[in-house]
Amino acid sequence: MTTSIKDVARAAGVSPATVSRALGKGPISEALRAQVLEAVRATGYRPNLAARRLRSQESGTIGLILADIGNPFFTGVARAVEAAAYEAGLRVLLCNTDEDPAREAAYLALMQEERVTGLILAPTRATAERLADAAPAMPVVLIDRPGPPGLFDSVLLDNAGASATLVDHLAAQGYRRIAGLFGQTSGTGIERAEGYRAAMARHGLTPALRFVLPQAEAAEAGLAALCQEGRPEAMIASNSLLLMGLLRSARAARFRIPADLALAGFDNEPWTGLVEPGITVIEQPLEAIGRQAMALLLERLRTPSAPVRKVMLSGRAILRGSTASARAPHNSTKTPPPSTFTL
Amino acid sequence: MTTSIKDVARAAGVSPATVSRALGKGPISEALRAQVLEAVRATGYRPNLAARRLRSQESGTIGLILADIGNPFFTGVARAVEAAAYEAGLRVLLCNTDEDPAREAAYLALMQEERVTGLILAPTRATAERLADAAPAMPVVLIDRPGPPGLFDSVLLDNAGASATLVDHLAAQGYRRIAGLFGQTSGTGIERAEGYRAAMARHGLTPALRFVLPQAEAAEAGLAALCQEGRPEAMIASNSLLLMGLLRSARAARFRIPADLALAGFDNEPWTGLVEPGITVIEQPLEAIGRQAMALLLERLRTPSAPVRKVMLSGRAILRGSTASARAPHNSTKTPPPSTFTL
DNA sequence: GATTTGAATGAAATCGTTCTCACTCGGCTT
DNA sequence: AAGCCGAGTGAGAACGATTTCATTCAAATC
Repeated sequence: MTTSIKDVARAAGVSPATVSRALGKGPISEALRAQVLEAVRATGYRPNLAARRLRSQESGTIGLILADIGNPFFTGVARAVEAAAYEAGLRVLLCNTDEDPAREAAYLALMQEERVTGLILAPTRATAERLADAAPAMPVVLIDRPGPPGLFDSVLLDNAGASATLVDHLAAQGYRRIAGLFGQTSGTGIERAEGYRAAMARHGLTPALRFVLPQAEAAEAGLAALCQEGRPEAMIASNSLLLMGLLRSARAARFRIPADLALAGFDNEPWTGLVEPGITVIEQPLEAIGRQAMALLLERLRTPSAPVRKVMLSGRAILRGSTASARAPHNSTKTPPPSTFTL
Repeated sequence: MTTSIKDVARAAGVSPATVSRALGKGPISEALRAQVLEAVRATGYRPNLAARRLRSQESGTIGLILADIGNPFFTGVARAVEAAAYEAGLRVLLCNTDEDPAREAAYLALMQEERVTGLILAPTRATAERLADAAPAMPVVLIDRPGPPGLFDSVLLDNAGASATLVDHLAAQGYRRIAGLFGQTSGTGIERAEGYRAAMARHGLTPALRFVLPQAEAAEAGLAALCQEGRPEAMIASNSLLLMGLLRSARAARFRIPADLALAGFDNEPWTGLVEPGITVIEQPLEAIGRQAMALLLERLRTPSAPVRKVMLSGRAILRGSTASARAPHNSTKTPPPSTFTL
């Protein structure tokens, strides 16, 4: 039995309404406010959020449904969302789906039951499609992954542009047989694959690509399959797990990097700069993505009827030794200092 | 205006009580249950969790307060906790404090207001001390970091033993000037430092250690400070961020590893096996820690008066090239296949 | 056939807040 | 001096579910 507002009211010798006013907003004399605050301290009273939410009909909470809490991309975004939410006086309910559409559905239902104010979501392809028919009752902002066109506000990386940058860079370095490994569960993988295809075509090169589960283990099989079609000179991975899998497989096969196989991918995770040679990657603006998503959500709450907005953010290419020139093979294993440029 | 249980009742031609019974447990005829379920589907009704919690006086939720969501150790534990909670029919409210005692306090207050059923907490030293006086109203299980002795159930790594293992290993490899860098915000850093001190003493070696903020940048200054006292032959870092900082600093100073400086640390993160040479680490049993914490919490809820339990789990040493023998300097840069053994 | 039993259902209380409404009581205006 | 106003306060309704209690009705018992 915890202490309720009535206990505080009794202790302070006032009515429950007065206690509520003292703690929240509302006209109250300074004397009584102090008296109530003292009673709160004395009783150790903590308001019951369930009751508050029920009565005031607002949760003060937004939902954040992510595909993989173990992926630094998502934890980075989550941090930014939480910071922005906190500044807006909102709490964040964080859920992790592990790319499982069933868990996504369960969490979407939960969000309805929690009556969250709004929702930020990184959907799998399966859920993204279902979203068109069964739209949640509250405003939704999609991040990282596209949804049904024109229905939801979204914050996305310029995936096609990012892929093109990598292809352009590899082509400029003299690579021609450039293969790609893309995640199959997310729309992001599709977009990056499309960008890759387009860029390859632009260079007059033949694309060679595979869609696989976004797991390091799947990369091994993907690499093997692509090698059967003729050994590639360079490879692009559409996320950091695949990239890591590629690196492991390449090492196991005793490929020298970049002499035997150049590597490039997405997400500037710490390890990509620590291995020898460093891996060329597209760095995503995690902080900006999270804050932009929160900003879109807040504006949508303010003006529900505003037109749907899609914000595309550019990544930043971080060039490292793993894509050093194929024409002038390096004779030192030292990684060159990384150079960066914006898309 | 969302649909409530009354709307469903009206649609099904029954009373709200019957709807409640159809959805939950309680005696109800199959015919009516089907009728109600149909009405639920038709109206798109989702129960209001705030109302349910208020009335039933239980949140069905446990709180999980972590120091750093960006640290793979904590995300690993969080996964396990969530999985175990799900199996027990509980939800998880995940909060990230970024090692900030003020945010910890705020989240502790929030947990009270949410009336969570129980709490799993990785406290900073500041909060761990305060916990003795201001104990939360619900059961608490501490993980990763010690609290006031004998007051709370806890799941900890055998930190002293793990440090000793590293020191023993380094000493066996012929290193004598072994320095240590430990995080200052957590009790874990203290325990690992104590284990290091004891092991050094046992080997008749002079300890040289620093406590720093658990950030990669702080490691640089720490290394410099320790080098001034005479250059160490080997270094131990008490967490992966510090370890990464050490590696960066060592490379910047052009130290060869392990010839100029051997390195060892905690947490078997992917990058520790990818860099050349691989880094020797203590791997923590993330899954076991999370599940054990959840198990302790559930038992505490069942029998509140049971004696306080402290579970210590052993880590597993993963030996890699970064601690190769100092006596027989390796002439190949290839990492030896990692060997592992349990403490 | 009357009475007991028990399952199925509905009416209404309840959880802890917030908020509307009515009321009181000084200080102003005219 | 009578009326008005506005600030401060309390009484009580309401939020949406669960749960207790009473009621109904059919089957089972004697």
